[in-house]
Amino acid sequence: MSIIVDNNEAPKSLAVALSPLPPVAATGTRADSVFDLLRASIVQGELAPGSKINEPQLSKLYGISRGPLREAIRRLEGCKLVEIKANVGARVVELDIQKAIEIYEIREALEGLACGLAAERATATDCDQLRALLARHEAQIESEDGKRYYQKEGDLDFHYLIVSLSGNTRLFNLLCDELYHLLRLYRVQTSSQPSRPAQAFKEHHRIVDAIEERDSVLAELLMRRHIASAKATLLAQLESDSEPGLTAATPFATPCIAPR
Amino acid sequence: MSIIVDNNEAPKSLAVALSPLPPVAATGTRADSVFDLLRASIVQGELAPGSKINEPQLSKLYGISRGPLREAIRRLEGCKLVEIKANVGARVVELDIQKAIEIYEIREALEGLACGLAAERATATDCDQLRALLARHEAQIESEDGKRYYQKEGDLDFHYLIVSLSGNTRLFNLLCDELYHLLRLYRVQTSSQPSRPAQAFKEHHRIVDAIEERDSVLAELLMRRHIASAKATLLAQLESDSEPGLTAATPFATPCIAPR
DNA sequence: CAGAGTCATATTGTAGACAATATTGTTGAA
DNA sequence: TTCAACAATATTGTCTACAATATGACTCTG
Repeated sequence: MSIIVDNNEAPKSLAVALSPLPPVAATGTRADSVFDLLRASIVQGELAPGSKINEPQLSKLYGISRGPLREAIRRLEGCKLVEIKANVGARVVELDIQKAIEIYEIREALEGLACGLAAERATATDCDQLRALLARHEAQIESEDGKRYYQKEGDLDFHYLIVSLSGNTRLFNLLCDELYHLLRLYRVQTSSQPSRPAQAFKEHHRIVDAIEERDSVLAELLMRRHIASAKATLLAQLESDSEPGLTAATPFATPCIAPR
Repeated sequence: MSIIVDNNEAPKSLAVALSPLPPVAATGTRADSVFDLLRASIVQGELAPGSKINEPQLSKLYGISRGPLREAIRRLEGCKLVEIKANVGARVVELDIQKAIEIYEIREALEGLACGLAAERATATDCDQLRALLARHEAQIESEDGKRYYQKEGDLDFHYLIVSLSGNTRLFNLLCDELYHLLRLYRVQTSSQPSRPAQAFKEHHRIVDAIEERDSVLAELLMRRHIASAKATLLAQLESDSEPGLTAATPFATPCIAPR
């Protein structure tokens, strides 16, 4: 019943079945629903990086016409999840190592800001929430297969909460609606392992300490370091992956600066 | 020959003539052209903040159908220049004081990052460019009516150059393609005066000094301070404007957290 | 055999018409 | 007079069809 979508040309194409339709689509327009579906498909890797977004194909798959589909694609472009060339079409982004570095640089600055603001504004209740979240994470780390969970999603929970405590709505949108999706995509593309969960957990604790003490400067510093460490780990892993001689198809392709 | 567009309802509406059409539209799709035109109209205040984006009206004005127009509007939404509610339509954003603060907080973090990176990466030629730009600005400050120019556009020239020297493409897009347009819009909405040009000029010089000395930490610090000062000046001006008792229609309206 | 040119095909861009929803104005009753 | 329900209108959301462009295959020539 599911339709195979293999709109690719390079050997990297791994055919993938996309979830076929909004169950009942809930509220909002079709364009909104399809936007959500497409974003999920891209972020989860169902739509291969670099693969072409074929409008007739997708519109048939989702059972909608090309109009709303195109609007959804324009919004994906705004999230930097696809790149559009006029008269040629849209392709799912391929995150090379350069782009990853750029994203982490930005993330470091913005989450540092968020963490500093959170330290200024967090209430006692907020801090309790943070502690509770950390406790849950600790439990998951101790259970063996929790390790995967922690780095993959639970880690982002923590960052989501901090950013929301910053009280800066635009910052929240920027990080949670855009950058984090790219991070997820990146993790899928590189199939990055759950690295250093114990270390990350310690760092999280120190960050919460700083927030509780209303030490915004320290909170910002610790968060920036925390993310810098994650970046370093990722890059080290990448280099060790690619040096041994092009093992698995490296996910880093063309430098690709979109002209539009 | 120009068509009057007054698609508003509140007393704040000041009727405005929009530039009617792409001259020859150059390259790219109609949606791209209209996107550029609409963005310019919004940023320059020709399309009043809070005014409704009427699709049939605009499509007639620009001589295109609603399809490409809607795609352009979706991209504007991505830039946060309009807010869309399903089945209701798009409106030009109204920047309240809260939003301005949020933007400046983000800008401080991101331009601080950019400036630090620029200090690490700028070549001697790059530094020459910066000095040349400052020299031009100095000349313009000395000529009396240059003061307006400096704060309004010349100031952004400097920041553009720094950001481009950072070498971080995504950061450049984020700041120059999105945030700076919002800043411009904000300046128009508040009709902000060219504040403290001499002081800003000094700060620019010190920033270039730091970049030339490859002192990335200092460069970041100085840039963050520079923007924090600009924010403080703006906020002070705003408070003194709004306190005397609702003089001119205050541009700050509803808090407005868009749900989508 | 290599390469350039040409043609057929597929895909994107655009237009116009219709359906669904929200908004506005009117009418009626309390 | 005020409020609520309803009807008329306008606007948004969507679909289908067509035009413009790019892509790929084929042929022809050197």
